[in-house]
Amino acid sequence: MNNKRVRVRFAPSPTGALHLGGVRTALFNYLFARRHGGDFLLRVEDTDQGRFVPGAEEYIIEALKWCGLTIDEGVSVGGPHAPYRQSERSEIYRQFTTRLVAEGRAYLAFDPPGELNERRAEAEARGDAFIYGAKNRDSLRNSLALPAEEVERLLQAGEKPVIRFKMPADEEIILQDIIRGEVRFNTSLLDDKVLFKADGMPTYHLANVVDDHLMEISHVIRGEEWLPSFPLHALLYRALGWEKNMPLFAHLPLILKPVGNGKLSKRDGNKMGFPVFPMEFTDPVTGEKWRGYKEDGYFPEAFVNMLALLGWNPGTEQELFSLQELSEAFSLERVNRSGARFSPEKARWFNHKYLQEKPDEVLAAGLARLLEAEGTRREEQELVKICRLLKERANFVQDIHAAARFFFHPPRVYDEKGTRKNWKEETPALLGELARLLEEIEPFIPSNTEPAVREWVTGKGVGLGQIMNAFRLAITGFADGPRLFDVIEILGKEETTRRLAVAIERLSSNT
RNA sequence: GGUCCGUUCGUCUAGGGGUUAGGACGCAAGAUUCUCAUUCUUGUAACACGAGUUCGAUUCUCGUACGGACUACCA
Repeated sequence: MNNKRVRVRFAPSPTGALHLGGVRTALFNYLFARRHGGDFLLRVEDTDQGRFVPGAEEYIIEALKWCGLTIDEGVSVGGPHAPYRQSERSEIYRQFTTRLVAEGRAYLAFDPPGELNERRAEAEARGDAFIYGAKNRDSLRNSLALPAEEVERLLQAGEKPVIRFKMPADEEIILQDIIRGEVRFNTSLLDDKVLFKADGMPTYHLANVVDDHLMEISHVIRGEEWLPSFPLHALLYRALGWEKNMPLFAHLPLILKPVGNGKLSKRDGNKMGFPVFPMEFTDPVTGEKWRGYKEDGYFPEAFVNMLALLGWNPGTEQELFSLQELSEAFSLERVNRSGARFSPEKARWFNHKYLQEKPDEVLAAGLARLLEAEGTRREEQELVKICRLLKERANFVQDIHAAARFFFHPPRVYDEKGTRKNWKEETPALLGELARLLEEIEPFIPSNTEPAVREWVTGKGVGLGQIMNAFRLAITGFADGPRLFDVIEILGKEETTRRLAVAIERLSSNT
């Protein structure tokens, strides 16, 4: 490790919503920064105007905020290296590109894209690979092959060249990756990549290296898809004379589809029934709408915890971590090398765990919002009681909401199977008697109602279950649910006896 | 096709030259319970294959297979 202050960046490109993989990359960068008391920067890599999606940048910022990943420096907060949006830095890139060309480390290329595509297709047909490099650059339309006057003439004629990096002919490049160890490449198999496009914008490769250097980035933590361009980036540091200050690199494993082959894509979510985005996102161009973890009822802590354990583990058996705990435990050395299949079930389990830990008041507030949306309004105290009763069986506040319906709406219909099983000929009479018994109980709380009913049932010589099942059916309309004595306490004596009467009336007339 | 990366229960993973290969999710069974869940207990299930190194390989090396990424004037 070098002794520089730890500075890491998350550098998404605003081409759409940030998906799971992107959020995890951001998270690992954030955790690494926190672990080492360093800085976490947000840089927006918007050098491709063609793929720019309006709103994407705002989405990314909002998503990081929801996850609790606070940005120390960069887009949306500013800092000493502003601007942090690459489209606003093109002059900087142009200067370095000019320098590389002047020093003979890069050159101008005029090849029409169509022609190169043709060459690639030809090569592929032969079972070959077309590499724009040392072996053939002399026979292509560039400033290395063409006479100086011709280059000048093309420029005068208004042709817009691209700038390509001059890749060494045959050199073994040995690089260190924090997660993978040593990786080796031979430059003879690498392309003379475009550094600067004809439209006046740099490509990712150049902008990335220049900015990481200028912004004093100490560690580049990014997805595995960048591993193949790692040698190019290392060579760029060398060409620019920044080799000794080159950041350390860590390439993160990819997140794979829950089932089937390949990496997780945004299509999978809607197809397999789980969100791939932290928050809801509507594509402004296509109008397509995507679900989000936030709207699906995930707590950000649970979402982040789940993500952290996808490809990383603490080496202990602890699974539940707050962001703070993660910040203390995280290390790149414990990141896995292989891709991790995403599991929606495990994600749900994490949320279940976090929901159990939430104060009932917090859950009640969430429940109140859901109820309000459908026009139901209740005392907070009542909602708190309902949440306390229902939380342990729920993964989401939505589950509580669904399970609590009968508190707000008396049964319209009675579960058919449950009725067949539990509503016997003698049931109406028994429940009638039960209703009269309950009338007398004051206060109407479980510690009073339960012993009374038990005593009465014992006296009757019938099973408790027999009575309770029918009782439950009459009160909730369902054959299952939480402890009935708790339910009727919340409902109150009046509502309880009313529902009993209604059930006796309606169910008896049907049989 | 080429280059690079990877491969421990179905999934996420621990481990590491000699272990009953550990945990979690899921699934199954049992216990508890007025029901259903929850919870608890138990169970289920893995070192891709072939060589080599070694007294010994899941662990090290090589090969094969499989998976993945990259192969744009996208990032």
